[in-house]
Amino acid sequence: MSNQAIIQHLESFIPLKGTEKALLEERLVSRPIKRKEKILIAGEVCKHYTFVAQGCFRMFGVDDKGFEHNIQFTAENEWIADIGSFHSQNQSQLNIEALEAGLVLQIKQQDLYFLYNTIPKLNLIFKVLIELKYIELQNRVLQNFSSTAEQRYLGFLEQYPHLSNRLPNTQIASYLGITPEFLSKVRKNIQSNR
Amino acid sequence: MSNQAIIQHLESFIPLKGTEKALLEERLVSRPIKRKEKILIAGEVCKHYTFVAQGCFRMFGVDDKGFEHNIQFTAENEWIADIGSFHSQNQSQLNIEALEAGLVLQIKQQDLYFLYNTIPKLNLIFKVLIELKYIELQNRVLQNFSSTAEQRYLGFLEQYPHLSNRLPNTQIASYLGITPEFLSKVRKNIQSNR
DNA sequence: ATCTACCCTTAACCTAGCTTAAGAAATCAG
DNA sequence: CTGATTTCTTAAGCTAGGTTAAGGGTAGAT
Repeated sequence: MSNQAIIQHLESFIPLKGTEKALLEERLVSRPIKRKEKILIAGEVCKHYTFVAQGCFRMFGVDDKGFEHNIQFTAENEWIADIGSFHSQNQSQLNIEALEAGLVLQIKQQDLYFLYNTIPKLNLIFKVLIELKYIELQNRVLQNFSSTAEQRYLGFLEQYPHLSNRLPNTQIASYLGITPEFLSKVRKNIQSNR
Repeated sequence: MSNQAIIQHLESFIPLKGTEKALLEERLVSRPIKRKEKILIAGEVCKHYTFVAQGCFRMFGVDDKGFEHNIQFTAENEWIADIGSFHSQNQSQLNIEALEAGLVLQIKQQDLYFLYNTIPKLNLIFKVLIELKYIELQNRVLQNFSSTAEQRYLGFLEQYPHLSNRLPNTQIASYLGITPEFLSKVRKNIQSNR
């Protein structure tokens, strides 16, 4: 059962009692996802905190010219949500789309709030989870300001080897903030310099 | 007493009992800060979670060419720390420097961990705090990818009016990821187009 | 009040990365 | 297995923003 993955994930931070696990599992909804299916569309409210049991997702925004910009990839055993929209219940500006077919476990906002109340240590776990993501994002901002596209690409390959084999370069380019054409040039350059 | 500011700040999320406030206050260390004083230097471990009671700070990294990149400003009633280094107790790559003379209230790592244990709802408060910062940072990444320097500058003025009057343009330029010379050009352009 | 250290601006020239276009290769859905 | 859709690459020309250099203005420390 795929609920096992989420329990194991959470218990890697703090052990949970049997009753706590039961409460949690009651509120998980598992959902198979097709390739290219969107689990959040800009303009909608983000209703779920989503745990990826299988598959790979991207979260992206669309600018005034219609260009898409990936702000995050999420694969197995990680969470994805537009946290701003999830908490405020305002319209999201972001989209979350499956890059592969997969399976997710979702918790609705009210259910997660109930769980925070009933199992206080979940606050600690989710605080740690978001701190880790905050650190990651902060490093990314710094990298973006202080390195060239080539350095950022090499950094990406190093930091996310499990993703770099799995994603089309066009998606990586969008994450790095460059065009696919330029990434192609960068890759050629790296090739010829070794 | 400046402890009042921090209590008020925390209670804007959830009320605290008298005993809880006392526990907290016992572990706060207040510290006056001079202009240009650094409360974190790259290479050191980030030992404190710092609440700004008065003044304005910047957190920045330095790249291989020696250029500084501001990743965050923090003024009154906000927290600042290199969260990565604070939790891991590894060397920080970042600096935190006062842009003005001011006053901070600091909590040491062990003390904050003690407080998280003793007053569990602090986990909730600090989870919310970091979620808010995460959202802010995520928006910034998106803005950086999808707008020109001019749009980002105008956005900054709008989003942080209290900071934009208070900071030298050279610091704002560094935050926006452009050179002061180019910001000057941008400002001239804005001027002449209205 | 003065000296010093920043800070802001201008301008000429330079470059990393974008745009457009188009063909070849790979992958997906039926 | 096959057609349709995506993806990757190349190349020529372009532009947002960087670099260097230099002068004048402003604010902090004593």
